[in-house]
Amino acid sequence: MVATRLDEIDRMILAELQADGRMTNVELAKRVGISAPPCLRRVRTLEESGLIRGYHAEVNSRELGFEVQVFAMVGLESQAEAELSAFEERCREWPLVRECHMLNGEVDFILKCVAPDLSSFQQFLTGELLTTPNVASVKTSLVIRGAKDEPGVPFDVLEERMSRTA
Amino acid sequence: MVATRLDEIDRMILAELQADGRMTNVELAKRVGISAPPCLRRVRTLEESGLIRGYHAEVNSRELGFEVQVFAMVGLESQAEAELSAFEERCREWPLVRECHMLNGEVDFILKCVAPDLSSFQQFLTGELLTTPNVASVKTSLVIRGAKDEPGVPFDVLEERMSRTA
DNA sequence: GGAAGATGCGCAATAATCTTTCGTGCTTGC
DNA sequence: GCAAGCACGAAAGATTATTGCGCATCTTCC
Repeated sequence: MVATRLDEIDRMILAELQADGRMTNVELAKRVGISAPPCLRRVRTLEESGLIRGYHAEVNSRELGFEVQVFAMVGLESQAEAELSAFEERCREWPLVRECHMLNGEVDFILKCVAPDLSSFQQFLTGELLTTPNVASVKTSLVIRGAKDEPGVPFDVLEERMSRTA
Repeated sequence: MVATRLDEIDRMILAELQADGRMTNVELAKRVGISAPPCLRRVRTLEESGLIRGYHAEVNSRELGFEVQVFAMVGLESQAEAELSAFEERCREWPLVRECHMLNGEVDFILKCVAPDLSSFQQFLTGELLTTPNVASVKTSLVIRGAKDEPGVPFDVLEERMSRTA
């Protein structure tokens, strides 16, 4: 945790860029209350420190033809580290798998997948995921509808926290 | 699905901006092989059509002090539409809940949550989520480690699909 | 066929932004 | 109290965004 080294301006910059990553630097500087050059320096520093990992356009998956979104709970036969890593590597190679998280509890991994349609996903499920060595069980749940999808973290919670420790 | 109205250049633009949302327009134009003005016009059109929903900086949650990530599976007492909407609205108000998706199957909703630490999350869980009316069951799984976290959609799959139908 | 309209490109010019340089003030530590 | 280290902001030049316009291509409708 390096967040303590950040002042309030840095946190404002992060919050603004999380909300609108394409904002011009002058607009950003105006919003956080400093002039453009130091603002740009701060952004560069945040990027180099790894606090900002990158910038992404948020695309409309459904309109683009990815009508299906699925969560898959995967259990493995063996939870030895080598097996875990091997499965993670597989996930990285599957384009339909967008996220893969290792969990505690009965399920070993949760995967967030997208697919153009149900049959594409079934094909991936039966042809790829279920035939992967060491995969013991897969339970899938189709997303009926999305209710909330916010990127990143809630900066208001962070601010609240900082002011309490200050 | 409006993706069929897009040509290959539009899809390249979307792919590039999904990968690097802060790329300059001249760089983008160079990569997709047209000059800057028409490239900017295409980007504006994509934004106005809603295919590009926005741009976001990807921040390092852990380094920012959100060390805990949790998936929560929520079951409701009643699945009447009014109750579903009410729960979704609650989720939108909770800053720690970053995503909320309605699922098919035994579980009604899956929530992706972040929190500064375990006790913050427990506090949210017992003080907010579990005390919400109509919530019947909540099963939580802590994220041990993240293996993959790609934003958006796999454009190579889309390209493959387009070339097949063309 | 062939002309009229629509669409989309690229060039050129201007406006805005980015980025570097440099001088100043403020804190920090001795 | 003073030097060193930071971070800021003004100014200037380089780069980029944005607009206007002419041209080519492609449809569409005689």
